[in-house]
Amino acid sequence: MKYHHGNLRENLIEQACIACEDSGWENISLRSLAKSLNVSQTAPYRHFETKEELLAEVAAMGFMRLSDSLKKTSKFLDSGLAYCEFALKYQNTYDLMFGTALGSFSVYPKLQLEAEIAFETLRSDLKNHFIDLGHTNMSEEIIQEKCISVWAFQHGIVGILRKNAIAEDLGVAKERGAMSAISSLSNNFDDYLSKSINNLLTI
Amino acid sequence: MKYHHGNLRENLIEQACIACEDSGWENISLRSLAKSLNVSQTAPYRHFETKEELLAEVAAMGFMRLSDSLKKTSKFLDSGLAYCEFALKYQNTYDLMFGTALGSFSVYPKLQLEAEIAFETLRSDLKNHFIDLGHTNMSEEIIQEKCISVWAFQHGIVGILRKNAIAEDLGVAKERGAMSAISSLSNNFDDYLSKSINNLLTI
DNA sequence: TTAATATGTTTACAGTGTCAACATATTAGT
DNA sequence: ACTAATATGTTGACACTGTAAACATATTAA
Repeated sequence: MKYHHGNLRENLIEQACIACEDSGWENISLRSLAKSLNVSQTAPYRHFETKEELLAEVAAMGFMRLSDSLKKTSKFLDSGLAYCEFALKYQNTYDLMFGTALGSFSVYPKLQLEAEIAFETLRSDLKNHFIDLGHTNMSEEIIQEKCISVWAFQHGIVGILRKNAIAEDLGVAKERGAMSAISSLSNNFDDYLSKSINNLLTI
Repeated sequence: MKYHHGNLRENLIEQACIACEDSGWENISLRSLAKSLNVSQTAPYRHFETKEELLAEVAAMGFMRLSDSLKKTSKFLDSGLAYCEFALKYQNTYDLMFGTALGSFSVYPKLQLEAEIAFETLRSDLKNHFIDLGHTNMSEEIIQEKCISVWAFQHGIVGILRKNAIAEDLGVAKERGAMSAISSLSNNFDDYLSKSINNLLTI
């Protein structure tokens, strides 16, 4: 039985990623993480000053995986779907990445970097998309602005869907008739998504 | 000194609303709320089964105030700005309304109702907007779909701005030159907003 | 080999949500 | 009006939490 663990820092991040996705960042406890790795309950404090610092690492990992998901797509409009799929598949991690657990990205350099990379991935994809469409002389400012719009829309639609704020809970459509707009939205989600994003990209 | 408080339930909600906006829902404690109202620490449990139940009331109040803010605007495109202003002004309450503190709206009937009302406000405003534009024969499904798009976009742009994910932290624009797209976005936020929303409303 | 440092452990503190048992005030039923 | 039921309070306890301080041991540098 060795006194030093050897890989505690990395193992903590690993376990925290799993725990986060399993039960949400709010239910992660340093003590239970420590116990699961067979170290004392304050051992994590040799590697992270606060719990938040560990959570920031988990969030950074999330952005790395988001970037990977985005890079797998070839066409820009597919990346919108990939984004939403990621956010809906890894809900709890996505909450940590964009929720209130962590303050501003800038507090955690690694998190900031990984978020930058993810955004930059989307931005360069969008630029290529415009070039493919024949818009070769678009200003960086416009591209940036459009990129923000697309990200925001994707982020928002995921948030709304997540809350079931409309589809299930608000139930407006249900009251209004059989063919609900929501269910058709769900059925043709990718069409809806690309149509909306295309609209946003109108110059 | 009377044994019964008289208005404990309402007072708890009131204080919770204030505490939420002041320091965020994560930092609300039933015990401190009770102490501030000069009752014992378990008194709240005579009115709320769990802390979450109290938070749901706070969130419902938030939706009521959001609806009020939206109703104050006369033109549809102004309501987008009003939405964002609300979300940015009452950040902590907005987090509670749309974050992960509460699960699905449907768990809390009052919350569900108030969220419905807010959505319905936006929806009927949008319908009138279309009528003003001369589109008198639009299907409810399309209106509904467009309404979701607008809500999602607003929700998303607020989330992104909040995180400073782009403007401050990602700093992409800053690296790219003096006139950053972001700062121009901030300077002309209402223009940007109405332009983007108009694009989303393209049929 | 020794001193410094990194990485562990033990113990303790103040705070949390919530349960059980009990006390008192208010209300309903006779 | 008296009594029983109910609503609303209190006290005390439990099992958690993050994290600070003091101490122990392993690893690394001088």
